[in-house]
Amino acid sequence: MQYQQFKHCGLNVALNMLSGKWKPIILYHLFHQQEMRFTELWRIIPKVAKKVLLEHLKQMEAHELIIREEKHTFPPEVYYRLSERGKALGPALSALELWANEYAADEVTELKQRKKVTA
Amino acid sequence: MQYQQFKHCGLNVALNMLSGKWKPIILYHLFHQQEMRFTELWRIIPKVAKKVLLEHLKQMEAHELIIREEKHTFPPEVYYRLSERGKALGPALSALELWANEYAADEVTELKQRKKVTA
DNA sequence: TGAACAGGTTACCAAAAGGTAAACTTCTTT
DNA sequence: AAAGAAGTTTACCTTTTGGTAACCTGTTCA
Repeated sequence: MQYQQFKHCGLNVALNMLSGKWKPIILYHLFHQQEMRFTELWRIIPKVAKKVLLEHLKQMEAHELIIREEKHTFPPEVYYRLSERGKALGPALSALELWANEYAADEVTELKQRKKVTA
Repeated sequence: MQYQQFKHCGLNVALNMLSGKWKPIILYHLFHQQEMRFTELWRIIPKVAKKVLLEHLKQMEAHELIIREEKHTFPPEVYYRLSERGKALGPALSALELWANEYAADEVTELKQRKKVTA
């Protein structure tokens, strides 16, 4: 067997930073759109509570995955975008996505259908 | 930017299957040792409660990441090993590990030190 | 007879994660 | 003066996750 080159320390650190119900979607959008405003994210993500979205963004900022930029215009505008550290996650996230589609395709399509039904 | 080839559905499925306090360690040991008995895992992982370890193993079995094999000897022996789906996670886990060591090295070493101190 | 062992269950509890709804701030627009 | 907008905070509640400790099952061995 190859691919045994992981220890659980690094893995734990990475998974901790990714754990949170809405973080995959947040990352997804930031990877595809460069930068987004708070309300834009809030509107685009199905049913997050403002408070929860904010908590997630704060955590991700604390983990230095994203960068928060506040423009002191009025009404204030706050932009979020990926940091270098965040961008560097790309390959790993692609690898997970690839695995899900190759080896857990049933669960993926199941999830998509559940979303169609409920949304 | 490259590496944008992920949607959040597959990513969600993958991260859900990996979420659980002790799953990284469990995977780590199964990747390195082929198969392990329940008690062996229980003893090797610092401070898991039997109940919790069992819950994690059951979830992973339900997700078809691992395979449970019971031998009806006495005292009974139960072996856990990776399924094909589980083994296929290797590259993605390596990628996460790699990322953690390259881009979040400080958190990784911090975690290692905390373990030394408390264990 | 009864302790010991491996794997598992039960009842019960504490902490963390996620959610709802309302209010606050600071300015602009009407 | 009143209403509105963007981002944030507060108080409160429910669900999920992780944890403790005792107990059960069958067989082997002293």
